[in-house]
Amino acid sequence: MNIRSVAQLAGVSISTVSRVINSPESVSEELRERVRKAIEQLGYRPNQIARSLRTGSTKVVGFIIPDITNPAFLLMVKGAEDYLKRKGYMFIVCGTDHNIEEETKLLKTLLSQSVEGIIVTCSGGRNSSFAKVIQNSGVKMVFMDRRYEDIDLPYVGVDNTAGVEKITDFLVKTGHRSFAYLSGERNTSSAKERLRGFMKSMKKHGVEDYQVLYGRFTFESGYELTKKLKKIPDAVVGGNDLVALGAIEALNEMGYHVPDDVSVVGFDDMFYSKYSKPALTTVRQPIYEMGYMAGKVLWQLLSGKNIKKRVTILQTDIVVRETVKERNAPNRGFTEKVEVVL
Amino acid sequence: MNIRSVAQLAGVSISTVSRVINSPESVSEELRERVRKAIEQLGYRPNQIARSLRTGSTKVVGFIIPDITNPAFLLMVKGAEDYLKRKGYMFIVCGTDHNIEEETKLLKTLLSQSVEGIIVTCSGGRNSSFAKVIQNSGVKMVFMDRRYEDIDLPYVGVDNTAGVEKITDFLVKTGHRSFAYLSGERNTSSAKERLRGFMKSMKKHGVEDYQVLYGRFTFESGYELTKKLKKIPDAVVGGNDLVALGAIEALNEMGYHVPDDVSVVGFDDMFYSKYSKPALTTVRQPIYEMGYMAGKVLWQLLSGKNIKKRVTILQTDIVVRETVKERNAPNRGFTEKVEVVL
DNA sequence: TTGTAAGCGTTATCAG
DNA sequence: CTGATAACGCTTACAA
Repeated sequence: MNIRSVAQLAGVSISTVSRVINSPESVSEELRERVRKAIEQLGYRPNQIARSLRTGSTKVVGFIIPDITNPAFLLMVKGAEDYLKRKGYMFIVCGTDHNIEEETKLLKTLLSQSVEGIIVTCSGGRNSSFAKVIQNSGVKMVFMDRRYEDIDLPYVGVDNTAGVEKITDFLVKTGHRSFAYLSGERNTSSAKERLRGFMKSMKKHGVEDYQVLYGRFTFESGYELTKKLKKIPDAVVGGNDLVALGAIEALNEMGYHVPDDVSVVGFDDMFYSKYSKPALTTVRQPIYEMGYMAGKVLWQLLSGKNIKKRVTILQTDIVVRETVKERNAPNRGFTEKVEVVL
Repeated sequence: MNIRSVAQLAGVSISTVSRVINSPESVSEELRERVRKAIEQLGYRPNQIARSLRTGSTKVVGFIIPDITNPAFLLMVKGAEDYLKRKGYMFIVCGTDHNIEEETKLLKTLLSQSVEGIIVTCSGGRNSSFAKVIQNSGVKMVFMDRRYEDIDLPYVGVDNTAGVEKITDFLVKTGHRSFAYLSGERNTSSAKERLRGFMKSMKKHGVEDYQVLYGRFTFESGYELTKKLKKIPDAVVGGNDLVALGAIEALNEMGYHVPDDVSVVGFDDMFYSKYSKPALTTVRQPIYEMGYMAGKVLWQLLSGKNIKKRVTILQTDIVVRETVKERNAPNRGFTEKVEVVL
């Protein structure tokens, strides 16, 4: 059942059927009606594949994200979809499982599927074959949340540095004097930016009593890193909420009470953080909005407009809940800087 | 840059290039090498669109799920993808936002995108236009987790009834005498099946002191329904983990301690439940496995095999954590059955 | 306003 | 083993 059957049933040529579908106003009312009846009767739907082949426009955009199971990434995706679906686009979303090779492979697959645009949240700190693959492929691309710094593509992200700096400043202001920063994957752009924010705050306030530990962006990593702490500081800053929650768990096991003995903060304000006990003080990222913006930027690219702003940075908010307690801790005299890599 | 450019560069016909790609063994070693060099040199990748148009096989399967942001649905999707990607399939996943009309619309869109198969997790209890749309479309379909009972399609799900029955039995055995069941969307197949499990347990043990309240599958719903409870029972059974967690929050606010005053159980064993305070006792569903099975069933359909088992039901486990306390409560003499609809 | 026909990039059939 | 050519279903000049 194709355009030919419709034409036959309606007693017109296939071009007329095509016109009824694509520019009805250019067809006489009589034929238009006849064709519509035929379409209805047969339950005809145009074959998008053929259409794409002919027009060169697939109306499909692809997403590449590190983990298809992580709600934060999917909220971004939803933001972008909500913008782009009004423009008539369909979506293919692929997860790399944080694997660079998979990322390259998916990129190739999407390209041969002729997607018109791709929104990428990077899986690693570098991907050496990335540039080569997209080179003169004609796809429009945007980085979302994370980017490869050596690749010049529009980027929509969040001010990670300012976010962590802000919440660390808040800790200093509320009387904390010693700190530990629990980082996520140290090669990712977001981990680097966040750590930078922490360091800026330390410098700015002349704090020397801090530790930096590297692990992953997971609950388990937060838990393990905390157990490796050389001493328990006044405040623990998690690379994200999961890490912070893991830290709280470890702290509890070690007999420390949060926030009475130690304050803990995170980054993300993920769905569950407000329900955790005690509710987590953290940095809220405009995740959905970030995706929405990325969708918008891609749309501009897609419609041939010039992008004036190659980089769009969204700001964050501190959300104060129950894991930070105002204190006036004595300096415990720990000034050594430590790095532990998990 | 297409198959023609490759042919030209290699000095062969386009059929030879096509053969090198699709059945290399049928081409002489010499030409094969020449063509491969040319492909390499140009960075050529076959146009899937054209290929699909010609062969009629797109190698794409679609997913329709109620909420693209819910990790549980995405874990199912991942299960199915993990199975199907080894067979060379790509994926389009669409979320309906629990909206039936959107569901129908997406179905149509997927069909005109010529996906070969669709895995559906239903958004409602009924969708009147569903059957009409897929009628003689030729797509292979499978229901996953939830189904429309009036539509005869293969179904892969979980034994909701047995799961809730099991955990309610457990509550009875541990000395609980009065109960409240907090249901999710009452028209969905899973909500119905779960409630049935609760009722079976009540009947079986001759318990008459129970309340059933209807709301949604959300934290907020659990919270609100709990506040509407006519009396506080020994145990609250949540329609899922979110509902249970909401119930705990409300209970705490109302001055009851879980599990000392009231026991609470959920259903799902979602990611966060093990970290909640106190850690939630719940029913573990084999979510990933369910998706994997659905992928397998769809694959059988796709490869033209006969499906012997139209219905595949996976079993659940109870996971006992900290929200249930063994007790020997006196019957508080509440025998009235109440229904509250949110 | 309508129809004819070319062509999008492949694969498949058929000769050679 | 290789090449010419038709066809997949559609859109779009161009002609009528």
